Amino acid sequence: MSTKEQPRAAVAATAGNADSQAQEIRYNPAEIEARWAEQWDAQPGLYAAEPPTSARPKYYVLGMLPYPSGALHMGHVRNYSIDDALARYMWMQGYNVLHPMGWDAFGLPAENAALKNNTPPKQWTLANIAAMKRQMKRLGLAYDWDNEVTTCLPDYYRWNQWFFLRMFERGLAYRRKSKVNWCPQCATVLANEQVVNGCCWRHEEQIVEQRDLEQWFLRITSYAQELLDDLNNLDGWPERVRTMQRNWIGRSEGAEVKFELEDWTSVPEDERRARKGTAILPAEPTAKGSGRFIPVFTTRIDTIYGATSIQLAPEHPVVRDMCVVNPDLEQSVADLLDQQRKAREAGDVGAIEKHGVFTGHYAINPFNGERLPVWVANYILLDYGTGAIMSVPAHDERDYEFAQKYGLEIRIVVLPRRNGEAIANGDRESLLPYTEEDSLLINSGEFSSLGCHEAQHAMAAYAEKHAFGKATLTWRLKDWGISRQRYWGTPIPMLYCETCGIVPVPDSDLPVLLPDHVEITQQGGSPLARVPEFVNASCPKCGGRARRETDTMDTFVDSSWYFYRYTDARNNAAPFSSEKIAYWFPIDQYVGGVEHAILHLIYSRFWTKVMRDLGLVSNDEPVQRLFTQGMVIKNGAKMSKSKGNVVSPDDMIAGYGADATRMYSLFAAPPDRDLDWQEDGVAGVSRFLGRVYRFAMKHGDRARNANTAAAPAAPSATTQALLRKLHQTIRKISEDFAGRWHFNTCIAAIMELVNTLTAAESQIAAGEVPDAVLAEILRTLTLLLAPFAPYLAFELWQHIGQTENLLRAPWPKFDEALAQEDQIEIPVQINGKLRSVVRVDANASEDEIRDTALADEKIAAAIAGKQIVRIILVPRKLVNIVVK
RNA sequence: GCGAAAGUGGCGGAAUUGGCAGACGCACCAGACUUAGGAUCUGGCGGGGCAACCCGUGGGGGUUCGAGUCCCCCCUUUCGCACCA
Repeated sequence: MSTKEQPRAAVAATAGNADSQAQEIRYNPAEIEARWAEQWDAQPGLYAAEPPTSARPKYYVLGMLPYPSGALHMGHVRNYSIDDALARYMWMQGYNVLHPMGWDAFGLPAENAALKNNTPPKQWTLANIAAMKRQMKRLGLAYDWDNEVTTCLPDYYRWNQWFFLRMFERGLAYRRKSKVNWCPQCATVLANEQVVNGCCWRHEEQIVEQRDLEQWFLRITSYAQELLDDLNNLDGWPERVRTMQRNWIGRSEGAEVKFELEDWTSVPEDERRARKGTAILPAEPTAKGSGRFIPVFTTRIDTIYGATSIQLAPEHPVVRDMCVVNPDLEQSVADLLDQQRKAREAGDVGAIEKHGVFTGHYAINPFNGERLPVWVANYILLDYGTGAIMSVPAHDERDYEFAQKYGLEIRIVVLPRRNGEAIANGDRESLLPYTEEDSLLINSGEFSSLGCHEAQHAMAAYAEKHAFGKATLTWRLKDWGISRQRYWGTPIPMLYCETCGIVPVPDSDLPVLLPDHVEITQQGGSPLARVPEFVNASCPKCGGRARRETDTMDTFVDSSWYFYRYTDARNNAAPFSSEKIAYWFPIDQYVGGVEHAILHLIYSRFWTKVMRDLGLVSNDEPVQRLFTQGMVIKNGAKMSKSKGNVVSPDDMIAGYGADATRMYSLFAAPPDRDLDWQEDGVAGVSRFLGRVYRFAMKHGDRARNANTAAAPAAPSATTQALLRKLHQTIRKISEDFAGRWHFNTCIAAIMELVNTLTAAESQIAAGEVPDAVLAEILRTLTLLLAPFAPYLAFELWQHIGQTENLLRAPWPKFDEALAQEDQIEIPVQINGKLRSVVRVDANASEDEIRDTALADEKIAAAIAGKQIVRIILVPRKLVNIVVK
């Protein structure tokens, strides 16, 4: 505290001037905020929610928990200023508010810091948490610290392990060898969701490699349909986020059709093995087959009579076998594969030039028995669909481009309905490629003249009946690989017994503790594997020797359910109490950055559905309403160290106070838009708070001592005007909190109110406003400020003699009658151009308004000698006189 | 390429349903006070013009008594998706 240097009331008489007006009252946020911060900190449970037995309705407002990097950045300040304003407002509205905070405390940076500073990750992380918690308290954020969650502590991560075991029991967690995304810089695996344009989400320039590893997966695909369907119910979510999730889940309805290769027998296993290690990859045959039948995935089975070739991915198992049989093919295929990889790495797969090579083989179209040439093409991806397509040049842009280039046949089998008439042959080519589905089939055997959608169903059924195909679904969403070859994460609670194989750790042995002292090196592989006392264990089944799993969990596991733990963070018997969840969930309002639209927000939804199926929760979705705030930018660019445009919250707080910093972050732009940080703007907000402070200090005595019972018999015009502005402001802010959250205009409205007050200061000083009214105005102004500038609000509240707890003080109600203007200004236009403005009574009749407008000097002069054609009169809005 | 959002003074932004464009704040200009200062207060501040007025919300058309707002075409920026068969 700095009260020793700064006198508390901070009132200093100006030397040599006896005039009381010259008394200088200075707003000193550093002193005020330090004093209140200390007071708040001394009251544990100050911001705690009431238990579910509370008579108040519940409201759960949540800001996304930060990674404890060591210091808050402006994005955090903005995020938490929003949820804090909302939490405070909802408390004042009478709700039982849960507003917790925690730390997403596992993760790679702690290991990097360990390498750099030789500090254990735990120590580094906990120190960072302490520092950031201090910053949050300094910002005056109203968090329920009693339910703080720190994900790197055993009392939290043991439940990660517990959930994992429950999923394992139900087959939702499984282990398999698979090709995984590997970031050499992280030296670990990445989930699909963590690969952005073929690069690591943490290292934008780092191309992700593919490696074969044994990995643990969570079966998120089992919930793909529900994750997709329930998006339709999330109408409290931004459409943008819902669209991103829909794209990510990527449901594609279609059909699989098997094309039989002519004169082909699959290559014998020994021959295949002998050729292992050639340029063309996969060693093992896959479900996609290497036999006589090539399954093809299509969403347009209705165009199958227009198929004129089969196109295979370069990595397709059949292609590999064809190379075994015909080594001349190998180089061309290797080239195609190379092109595809390069394009993927460069992130512009869509832009590569299409190339292909004919394999010399043919496949039979099962619908019409036609022989189709089988090609290999660089635009076919092995990991989508079946890695093979039927090429229909007439009705697919890519196939069209390819067919034109290589002179393949283009056969039209779908034509638009145009007045019921077929389009003449010569005109048909101009439509190509024709990809619409609102059309009719031609030249398609017994399916001709069906509509596309009709044909899709009929043909899939036909294929199924004849056992060469079926209707299928394809998803872009893949199972969630959670194994990480890192130290600083939740140990996966699994054992590998020499006799029993994979054995789960029994619940009674949880948590599997992460050892504290582990050497962090840059050599690859899991650091835990080099800790014998961790690795060596005995099998819970047979008692024999067993080895522990040494990989740790993806940190997104931690954040997938943390907000449940907030309701019951000290529970040692269960992850949470289901009764408490039933009361608090779903989260009423979640606030965070849009960068989590896919990763965190899809995993969280998945986790909730799993927990529901385990009978732990009854809600289908964790989050009712989601708000994604805009980025904080500076000089037109995102703040970053490399650009040197980072603004430190600490500097802002030191210079202008926490209130000004928070309030500016809400004032400078609507919360969903990007915010351009301008320090002069913070100074401006600080000046405004100073004006409020000085006004309240000057008139606070009168307010404190006012006899509130004495209502003025005949309020003066000044009194009426001030009360009108006051109630208009209450209305404006209350409406915004309920709806669109444009806090920038809320704060502007408070500024207008204060401008009105200070403009009336001489009348106030002259006694034109009764003390009781002045008290009411100051009290209300303080309540309106409370969600945005809590420190100043508490200071003023105390100064004007209020003793009620400001955190729970009821939000002011606006009085329609007092907010009503008695006179309004009506713009008067002539032919749509503004010519004058007239004042009329607010309840003036249309005739009165018209007469007043016509009687106006400027209007009379302007219409003199002209003929009035029409007068448009919009009540309370305007008059437009049309003349000629 | 597809989809979404946006484009308003020197700057951040306001105008919620078609009805006074530029609220509020910053910067700037002038003034007051003054222990000359990163304090406070007053006034000004879209462009042109002495003025009456005229022009003005990315550009071009349109609907309307009236358009920043609605419709059509185009340009730019940001974000998301992208040989997804």
